[in-house]
Amino acid sequence: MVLESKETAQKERELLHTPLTWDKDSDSHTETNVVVLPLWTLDMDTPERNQISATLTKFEDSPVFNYINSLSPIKPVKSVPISQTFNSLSFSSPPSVFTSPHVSCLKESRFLRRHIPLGTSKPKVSSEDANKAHTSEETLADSTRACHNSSELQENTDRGISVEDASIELSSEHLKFSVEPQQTLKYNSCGSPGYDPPLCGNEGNTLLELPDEAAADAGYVQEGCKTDSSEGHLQKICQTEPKSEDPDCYWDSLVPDGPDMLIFNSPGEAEAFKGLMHKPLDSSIRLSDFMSVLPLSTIHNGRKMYFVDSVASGSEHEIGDHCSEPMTTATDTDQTQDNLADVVFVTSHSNEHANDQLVSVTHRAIRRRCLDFEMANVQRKNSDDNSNAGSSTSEFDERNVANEKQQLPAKLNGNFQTGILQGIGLHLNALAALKEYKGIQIENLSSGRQLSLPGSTLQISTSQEHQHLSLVPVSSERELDSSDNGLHPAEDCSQPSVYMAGEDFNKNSSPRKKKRKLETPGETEGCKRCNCKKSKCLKLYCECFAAGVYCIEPCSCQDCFNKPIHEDTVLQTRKQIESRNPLAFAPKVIRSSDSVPEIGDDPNKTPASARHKRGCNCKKSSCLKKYCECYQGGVGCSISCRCEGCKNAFGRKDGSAPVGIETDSEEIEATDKGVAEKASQKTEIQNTEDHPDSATVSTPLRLSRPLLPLPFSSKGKAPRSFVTTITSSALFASQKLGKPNSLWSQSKHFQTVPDDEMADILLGDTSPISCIKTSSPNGKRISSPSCDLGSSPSRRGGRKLILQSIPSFPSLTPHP
DNA sequence: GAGTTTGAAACT
DNA sequence: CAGTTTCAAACTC
Repeated sequence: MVLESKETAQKERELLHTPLTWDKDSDSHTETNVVVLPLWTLDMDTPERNQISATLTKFEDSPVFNYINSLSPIKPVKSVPISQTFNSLSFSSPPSVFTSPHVSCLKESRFLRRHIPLGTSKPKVSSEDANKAHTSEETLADSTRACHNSSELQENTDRGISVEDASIELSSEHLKFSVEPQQTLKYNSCGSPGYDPPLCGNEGNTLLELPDEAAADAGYVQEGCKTDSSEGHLQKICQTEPKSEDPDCYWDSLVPDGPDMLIFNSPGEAEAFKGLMHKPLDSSIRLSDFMSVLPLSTIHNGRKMYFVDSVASGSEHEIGDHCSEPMTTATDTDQTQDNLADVVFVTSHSNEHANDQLVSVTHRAIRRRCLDFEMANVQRKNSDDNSNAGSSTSEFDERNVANEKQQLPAKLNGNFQTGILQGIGLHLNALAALKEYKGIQIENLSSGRQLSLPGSTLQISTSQEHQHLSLVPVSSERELDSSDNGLHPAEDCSQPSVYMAGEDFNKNSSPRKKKRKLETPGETEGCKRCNCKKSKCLKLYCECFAAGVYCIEPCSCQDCFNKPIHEDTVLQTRKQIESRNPLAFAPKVIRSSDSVPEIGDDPNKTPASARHKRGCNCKKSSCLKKYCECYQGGVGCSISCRCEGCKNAFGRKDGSAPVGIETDSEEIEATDKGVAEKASQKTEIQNTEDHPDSATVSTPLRLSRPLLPLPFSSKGKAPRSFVTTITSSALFASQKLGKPNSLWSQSKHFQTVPDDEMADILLGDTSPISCIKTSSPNGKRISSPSCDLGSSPSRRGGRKLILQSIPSFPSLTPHP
C-alpha cells in the first residue's frame, strides 16, 4: 500500500504539474454517469484507517467492483486509501492560492468534493507521505484522463458508472480517512476526484454535498465557482432549499443534480444505502454496504450514479439523524428533460417528484474560507429554468455529518507542504462558513435535529434565470456571534458578481463600490477582502497577500497583482519578503505554550496561551481595538509587546488577567465584552480541565480558540491575525502545486507551535510534513493525529482538547 | 460614504 | 537598529 501510495503521489505530482488540456467545450455532455464513492480520509496510522483501506481493497477485488469496472471504458484505478484529505478537503482552499481558485479551475465542480481539484486548481501534495498522496494521485490521473476523454466519454457515459472516490470520515476517531477508490468505470467528464464533472459543463453532473460539512463544502463550491461554469449544482441545491421546510431539506438541497447522483432504484437499495449511512462510524461496514449498494443502483438504472463522500459522523456532530433519514425512493423518470435540472432534492416532501431513483448522496468537503479564493457564490440554475420541475428526477440526499476536525488531522498527516496548508485553508473556510450555515439551518430546519456541519452559508437567490447558491464563508467569529445576528445567509459573497472568476475582479472599474454594493456590512466582513490601492496586493499590507491567498472578486483592490495570472510575481514577491523575514507569512498569533513554561513568554504575564508572534506596538489604542494585532487576534499582550497603556482584554502586557475574566471588561465595549468574557472563560475552563497541571499553560484550545471567540462580533470579521494565520498557511501550502513553499509549511507549524519551536522549524529541525498543528477557528481540525510535534503527551492532549473543547462549528442545534 | 486614526509594513 | 514614510484597515462622523 505504501508503495502504491508513493506511486500515486508521484503521478499526482506529475499531473499537477501538467497543465490540463481539458476542453470545456467538451464538457457539454449532458449526463455523467459517475459513481462517486465517498472519499475517505483516513489516518494511516489509525486502526480505522487501516480498516477502511482493507475494506476498500476488498471492495476493489470484489465481483461487484469488477462488474462496475467492466461497465466503464475507463479502467478503474486501484483505489488506495489516502490519508490526504488534503486532496479534496484540506486542499480545497489551498488550491485557491496557488492554484488560484480563480484560475485554477478549468472545471467547475458540480460535485462538491473533497477531492483535490486537478492539477492547476488543486494544490499539489508534495508530501512525503506518499501513502496519503497515493490515492489522490490516481484519482487525479483518472480525472485527467476523464477530462481528456470527456468529450468522448460524455457521449458514452450517460449511463456509465464510475466510482470516483469514496470518502469517509470517521469522526469518532477524530480521524479522517480518505480513500479514493477512483475506480472510475466511467468518468463523466472530469470526474476525477479533484475534478468536478461540472467542469465539463454538464448538467448531468451531480453535485453531492454533505450538509454537515457545508463549511467544507463551501470550499469546494468555491473552487467550483472558479470556473465559469460554476453554475452547477449549487444552484440546484439552492433551488430546493427554500422549499424545504424539513430540516433535512437543507441537506437535501445541497445535493445537486439528481440524475447523476447515486440513485437507488428500489427502496431496498435506498435502505441499504441508508443503513450504510447509518453506520458512519463503522467504516468497514459502511464501505461494504456501500459497495453492495452501488452495483444495484448502477446496474438497474444503468444510469450514472454518484456517490459522494459519505462521512462518518463526528463524535460531536449528531449525524445520526441525517444518516437515518429515510431515503426517498422515486420512480424512474426521465431526467433527460433538462440535463441541468436534474437535481431535485428529495426531501421527505419532495417525493412528489417521483423517481425510481433514490439518490442519496453525502458529500463531504471542506469548505473553503473566504480568504481562499472563494468563489463564494455558485450559481445554480433556477429550478424553473432548469426544469427541476420538469425533471422528474427526485433525488434523495443523505448526508453524513463528518467532523471537519477529523478531517484536518488526516490531511495533516499527508504531505505537509502541500496538503497541510491547503487543508488548513479549507478548514478555515469551512469554519467561516459555519455561521452562514447555521442561519440556514435555523431557518430551514424545524426539527430538533442537529446538524453538525461546519457552517457554510448558502445563499439562494432566485433570479429569473438562475438561482444562485452561494456558499459564503464567514469568519468564525461571526459564527460565534451569530446568535445575535441571526443568521443571514451571506449576501456579500453570494452575490452574483462573486460568480465571476476571481482573476478579473480587480479589473472592474470600481471594485470597491461594487463590493460594497454586493456585500452587506456584516456579512461582508466574513468574506472581506483587501482594499489595497497602492501595494498592488503584493505586500503584507494586503491582507490577502499576507494570508497567502489570491485576491478575488470580493476584494476591492486596485492594480492587483495578487492573482493567479501573476502567480510568478506573487511567488517571487513572497520569497522576497520571506527573505527579509522568514516568519513574515507565519501566523501572527501563535501558541505561546502548551503548558510548557519554558516558552519565551511568561505565562503569568500573558494569560492567553496564544500570543502574537511579534507583539504589538500600540500607542493609542490601548490594545483595545483591532488596531492592535494582539487584540485582533484574540490574544493577550505579552512581554514581547511594546504597547503603551495596554488594556488588552485578552490579557495585559503586564500580566494582568484577561479583562474578560476579570472586571476590566468595562473598558471593553459592551458587545465585545461579552464575547471576550465568554471566550476567555471558556478557554480558561477548558484549559483547566484539560491541563489541570498548568492553568496558565496555553492549551491547544487556546491556541486555536483565541481566534474564535473574539470580541469582534459586531463586525463579524475574523481577527486579522487569525485570518492571516489560517489563510497564510493554506495559501502558501497551495501556492505551487507540488512545490509547496517550505516556508509556508513552516508558517503552518507556527500557528500552533510555540515560538521556540518555530525557530526550530525554521531551522528545519522539525519536519513540517510530519506534523502540522493548525488552529482552526472552530478548532475542529486542529491537529493531526500523527503529527510529530504533538508527540509529546501534553501536546497531544492539547490537540485533543482543542477538538473537544472547541465548540463544534455550527452546533446543529438551532440555537447556539 | 468620506474622512480620520492607527499601527504594521516598508523604507532609509 | 532606529527613525521615517507608506499603507490599508479600523474607526468615527
